[in-house]
Amino acid sequence: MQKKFTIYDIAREAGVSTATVTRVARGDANVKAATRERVQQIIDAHAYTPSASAQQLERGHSRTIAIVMPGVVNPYFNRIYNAAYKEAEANGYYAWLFQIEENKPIPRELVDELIRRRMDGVIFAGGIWSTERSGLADALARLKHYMPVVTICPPTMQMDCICIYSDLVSCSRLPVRHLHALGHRRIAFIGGSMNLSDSSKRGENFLEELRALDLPDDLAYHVDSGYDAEGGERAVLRMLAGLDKKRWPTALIAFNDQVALGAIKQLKQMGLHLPDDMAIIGCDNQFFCPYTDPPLTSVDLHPEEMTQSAVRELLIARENAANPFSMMREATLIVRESCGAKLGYRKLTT
Amino acid sequence: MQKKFTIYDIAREAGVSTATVTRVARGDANVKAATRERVQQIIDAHAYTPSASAQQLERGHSRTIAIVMPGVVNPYFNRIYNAAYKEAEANGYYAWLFQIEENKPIPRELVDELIRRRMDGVIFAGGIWSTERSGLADALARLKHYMPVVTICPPTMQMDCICIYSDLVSCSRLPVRHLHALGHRRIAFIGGSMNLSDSSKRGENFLEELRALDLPDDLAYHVDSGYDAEGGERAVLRMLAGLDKKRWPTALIAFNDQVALGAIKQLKQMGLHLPDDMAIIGCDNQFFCPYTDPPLTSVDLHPEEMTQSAVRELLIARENAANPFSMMREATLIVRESCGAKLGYRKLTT
DNA sequence: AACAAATTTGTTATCGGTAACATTTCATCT
DNA sequence: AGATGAAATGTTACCGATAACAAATTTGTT
Repeated sequence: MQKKFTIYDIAREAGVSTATVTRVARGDANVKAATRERVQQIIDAHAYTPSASAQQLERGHSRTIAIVMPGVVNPYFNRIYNAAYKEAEANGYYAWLFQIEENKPIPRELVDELIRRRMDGVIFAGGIWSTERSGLADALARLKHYMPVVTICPPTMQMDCICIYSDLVSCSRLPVRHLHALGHRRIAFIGGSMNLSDSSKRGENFLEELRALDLPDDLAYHVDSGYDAEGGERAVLRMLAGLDKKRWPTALIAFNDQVALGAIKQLKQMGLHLPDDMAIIGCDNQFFCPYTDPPLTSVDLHPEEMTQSAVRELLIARENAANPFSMMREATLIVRESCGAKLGYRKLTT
Repeated sequence: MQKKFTIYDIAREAGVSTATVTRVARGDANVKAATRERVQQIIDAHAYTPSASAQQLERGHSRTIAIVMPGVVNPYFNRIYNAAYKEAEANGYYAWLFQIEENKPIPRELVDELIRRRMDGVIFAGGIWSTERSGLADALARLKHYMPVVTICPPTMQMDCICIYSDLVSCSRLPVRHLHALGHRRIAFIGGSMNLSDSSKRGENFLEELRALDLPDDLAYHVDSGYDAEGGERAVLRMLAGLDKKRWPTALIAFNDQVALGAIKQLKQMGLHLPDDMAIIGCDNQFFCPYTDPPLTSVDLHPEEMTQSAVRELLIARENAANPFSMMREATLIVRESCGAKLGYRKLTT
């Protein structure tokens, strides 16, 4: 590994002071053209790049924002990450992803690390299921002393920071109403975690929507699944096995598209024909939705737009700390053919 | 934003020198128990965390490795990223993803940034299609002066660094042989970019495999597609439209699983029945493969394993710079039902 | 008690760059 | 020519932590 050139090396070789080198390197105007050229040449010749740590140390910030999320495997988080990276880049910042584990408390060391590294801001993103047990509130409380924080998740608690989140009411309402309008009465929900103390908001909302339309809110129509396709398979199997065929639901709302994917497979394996025997709606409008068979109707939570706002608000908050506020983004139903509504691409909004 | 506590603040308050504070903070043994306790208490009380920039400046490194890739949307890269993050973490490092654009030269500023930030190593990952036009060689040449570099991509050029890559021969051979064994003779390849100067190695290998088995290597059986599902749809349409029905291939090998996904949709739309009328094989063994209809046989390139090795070699190279070497990982065929071989989960290796 | 040895603690230069301030250079004007 | 002010350049303290080295304190020994 070659020793890096420092500003002193350049200064010595150019026969100027380090101040002049800085001026040239940073494009300051107050340098004679001849000097500038000479210094620049030496900078180029040695490919000198000022050390970020030295700059950070002096300036106290890093032009970097952190994104703290449970990884990018889940396409929903993948989209959030991507949008954050792009928006940060567009504003001259770098985005850095730090992974946390779902359902586990946010490690103290991670919070320390973010402070240590002088992050210019943090975005937390998570599903409802991950905000309550995660000790998010504690982590935020500490972080907020040092940097602006924006969360992308339902504000189920006193987070007291800027919070941008999906409207989980419309997220339940849209699919339920859509199915209701198509004549369905027995509608089931696959996913969430009804039995956990941090019971899924999604599940509750779903039941409320059913009641509002006088539809049966039978508990048998609500089974847990994980958040992946395999969970969807198991959930369908479990639900239908426990029900007399006459009481089978005619429509399924899945927690997300992966769960729907598994459900579809299981339903087909049981000999059902989709969408005639069973309608199904997913969530997240993932890339594969148009390619399932039948193409999957899905709720789009618009993670990209929310993330874009999140990054922007974060950067604004750096400038002039405003009071925390919340912002809710309505969901959109992307209608495909998995409910029998072969209307092409009609969008419903609430 | 609250002013951060520095080592001087702690030292003053504890009535000791900064050296002692450092000793306590870093767990140095040579401190009297009483002193240690008193200092530690003050450290805890103020939640003092040493500034990473100051440490980096002094130490000259950052305990961070960079991963440079075209994003994490593509599940293949997603898996690489994930594996890298995990492996780095397991070794006490942080991983930081920097995105580059496919088919564009690696920006000079990015390389500078990696040097500036004193990355402890870089991993480059890309498909064959991205290594040649990217100016990777130039970027590597510059970076190699400053930090160890490992690439995860086929060594098509004189990269002269540690290079871990998938065996693209087995990647073509496995599906071709599998289909041949099932009696297929007219086998087509969807994807790659036959016409570009950096013609896809995958395409070439595919043709070679066909010839080796005396199968027709008709150019009509090789059409470009993008790298996504939509490209797959278009590719199938274009290929079949240009062929007399009698000359239609009986099997398709797709560049990746997304392309296969699109192809499946298009084939079904044309009234074909899978796998009877057309067998299809994807690549990357993505999470949705078991859930397509029929479940998609796919080639697994084992990105996780390759990445794990990449990170390890990177960290070893930091210690004692070894000579560059290459390491090839064989692919594996994951047999599902999209070729009619309903054998459950038989694996073929070369 | 006196001294050596071991332990604990403090002093200070350093990492690389920045910016406020001081100084020098140079052109302009009377 | 000498004064004036603007432009160019240099000097230096500082950002926060570290480690080599020096100094002080404690402990042990006779």
